Amino acid sequence: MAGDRRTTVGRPREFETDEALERAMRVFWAQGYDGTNLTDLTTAMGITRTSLYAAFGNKEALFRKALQRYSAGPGSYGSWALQEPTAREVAAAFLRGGVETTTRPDRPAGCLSVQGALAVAPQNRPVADAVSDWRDDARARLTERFALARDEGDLPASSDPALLARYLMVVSTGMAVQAAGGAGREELHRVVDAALAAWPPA
Amino acid sequence: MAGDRRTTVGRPREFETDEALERAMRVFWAQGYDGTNLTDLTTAMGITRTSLYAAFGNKEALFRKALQRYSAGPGSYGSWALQEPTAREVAAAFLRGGVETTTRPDRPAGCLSVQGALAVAPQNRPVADAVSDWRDDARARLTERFALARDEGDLPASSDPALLARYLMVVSTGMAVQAAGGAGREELHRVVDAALAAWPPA
DNA sequence: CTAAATATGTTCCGATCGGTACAGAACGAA
DNA sequence: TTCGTTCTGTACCGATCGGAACATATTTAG
Repeated sequence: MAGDRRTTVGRPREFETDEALERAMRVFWAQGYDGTNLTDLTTAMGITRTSLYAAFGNKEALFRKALQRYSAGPGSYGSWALQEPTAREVAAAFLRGGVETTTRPDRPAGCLSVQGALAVAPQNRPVADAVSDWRDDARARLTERFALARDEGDLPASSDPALLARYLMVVSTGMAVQAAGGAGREELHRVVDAALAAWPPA
Repeated sequence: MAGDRRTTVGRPREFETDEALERAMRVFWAQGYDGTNLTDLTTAMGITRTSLYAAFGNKEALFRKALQRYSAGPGSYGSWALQEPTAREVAAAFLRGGVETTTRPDRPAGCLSVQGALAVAPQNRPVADAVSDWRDDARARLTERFALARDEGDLPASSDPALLARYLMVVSTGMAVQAAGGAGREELHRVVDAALAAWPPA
């Protein structure tokens, strides 16, 4: 919305919007919304306050754009997992993808949706709600996928798609918390193995 | 440390330390550490800034005392669960207790260790570390308990106590995140059922 | 009664917060 | 050139933060 060049009139921008947004996303990812101040952002992005406001609106709008970028980038494993052929493979891909994303050494630990805004100041409640809604949306999409799987016989007729989706979200967010606390990927992969033992047979 | 009466000399305190700490704990629980300011605390506790500092030290010391109180009060289900006779019952009690604690209508949703300090400002890093250490300690105690269960034949000899403990922590913290986002206890109890399906047979 | 000790309420401090005013710099159009 | 437009950098704003200064009130010890 605010980051697009309208015309070619005026002084050209001296930084790349994409690169700046990528850097902002990583700062939010590592430090959370409340834990990040404008100086942290402008330093990481290599631009001034004024440029930040002109290009992205304000701190909250920048965070929302960073969240979108996270969803399309590091968090895209959620979408990929939905394309796996069987429910068990969807579940496995979802959990494995979460482990990989939250434990890469070249990226902040944990999940942006957990790190970013679980605990925020009351005046920043809309930010927390946005992230919570994002998790709810992911859960809804998993639910749809598992309902389809049940119709296809990929899951037992007695299984509960909404329950399975919530279970996956619980394990996923729980692992994100663990990763933020320093858990390694080998340990978390074993957790995934344990979690999948609860999965209904095909 | 700072809350104990040394002697009976001087003007007596006009508030109950226990009651004030209980109220402070609930504010931190609901709003997180960074999201709570001194005015929130003094209003809820019914005391002045000066009294707060005299009785509890400072904001961080008060939070640590609130965390201790949480561990001994609402979070005590973790200790109780360890006393169950079998590993499966320990696991069930741990998860059920977590659900009950994080979804009671008369208390803040979620877990203080998740709500309180997952995302904090860099200068408040010690606070985040304290909560992370608290979770690690809980996991260590679960590990010990499951090692004992394995020695007693309560768990298969091939089972991994550390893995089972981490799995429980993952599910538990994941459910806390869900509860903070509005998930109801019925839904979470079904998640516990699903999670326990992964548990090794006795 | 006096002195020491502790608690209280008011007031203020320096630092930091997110956000902006303003002037100058770099462009295209005329 | 000159103007309108857009970006950049500095300097600053009011609000809020955690924390402390200070005077006052209330207790016990002597």
